[in-house]
Parts: sequence; structure tokens; C-alpha cells
Amino acid sequence: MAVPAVVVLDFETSGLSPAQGDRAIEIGAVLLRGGEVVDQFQSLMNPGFRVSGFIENYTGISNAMLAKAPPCAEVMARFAGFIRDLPLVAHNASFDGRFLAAELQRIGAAPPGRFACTMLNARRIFPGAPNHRLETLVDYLRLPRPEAFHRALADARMAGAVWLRTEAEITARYRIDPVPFEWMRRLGSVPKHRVEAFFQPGPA
DNA sequence: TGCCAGGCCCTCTTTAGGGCCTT
Repeated sequence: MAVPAVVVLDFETSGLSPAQGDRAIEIGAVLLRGGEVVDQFQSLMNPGFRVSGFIENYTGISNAMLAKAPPCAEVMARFAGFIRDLPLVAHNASFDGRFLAAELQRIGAAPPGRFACTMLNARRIFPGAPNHRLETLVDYLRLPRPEAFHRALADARMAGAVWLRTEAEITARYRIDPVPFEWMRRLGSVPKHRVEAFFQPGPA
């Protein structure tokens, strides 16, 4: 069975809440198909105001860099074409989902569809990790460390690697096909403490 | 540096509170 493609994305933003006026300042994403990155998207975007010193330090994205970047609307229009109607994945998807929905709404584009969360999956599948921050999971799962953290494309690549490792673990542990969102639906439908009971190994 | 928000999940819970995770 062909494994459907997914887009793993990550936003850098001016803060934590689009409802409080925060905006996206960078988008990074990878298109995964057949367990591999087959395409990618990355762009800074100018939110129209200066970001705080904390955000400059946290992301390494300066106001000077943003001043030269295209506006959010232009970037998000191109990004909407990149994701089309593909299922989406992010680490702490509730965060990226809010910003994606807000930025798409600003340009009159269709809202995002299915959105899976590598953090929630990791909490279920890798409960022994020290914590479930993206950077910690990369080390815990012995995945290649990126050249930078807290930049959109690097974080999207890491989240993609965590996603693939989680799929592989589920496939090996529960012997179900790695069909995105089918196992997500099943996994998300039961409380954490019942996951082991829910997935009974299939016939050898 | 850590607050701002919001969803998930745990527990000394469920008529609630607080930690985690994202920038």
C-alpha cells in the first residue's frame, strides 16, 4: 500500500498567541512521501512590526532580516499552494495550527484540515523520554541533530524525523500499516494509560 | 528570562488545579 504524503511544518512567531496580535515570522515545512523528504518550503515573512528582543535571541531572526522579507500575505499564499489539501503534522500542533489558521484566514484561504501532533504521539509512544520537547526527543531517539534549533525548516525537519520514527515504532510494536491518521485516529481515541491494552499485536 | 494563550493530560480529580509544550 502506498503511504500517503504528509506535510510537516513549523512556524517561528512573534509570540504565543495570534489572538493577542502575534504573527508568524517564518514558515518551514517538509513534504514526506514514502518515508523520505521529497520537497521543502522555507521563508521568512515580514509581520509589519518589530519583534521583541526575546524573539530575536530565541530564533536568531533579527528585525533587520524581517525588514527585508516579503510580507506574510505573500508568503502564506505560496505556502497554501505547497500544502494543498495534504494532511499536516507539527510538534505541539495546537500551537502551529492556531497560527496557520489565523494567517490563512487573513488572506481568505481555506482553513487547514487534518492536523496531527508529534508531541502528543510521543507522549504516548515514548513515555520514557526525559521530556517531550522536540530537541529532547531528537536526542532520545538518536536522530541526527540539525544545524540549528528554533529555525522553522530545521525544526520541521526534526519533527518530520520524529514523526517517521513514531510511525516505525507503531508499525513494529502493533503490527499495523503506517497509514497516517488511521493509527492517529485509533491512538487518539483512547486514554494514554490504555494504549497498550488497545493495541493488541496481530497475527505473526 | 519568562510572562502573555490554549489544548492535552495527570492526579492528592471529576463542582479543579496545575504541568507540559509551542514562540
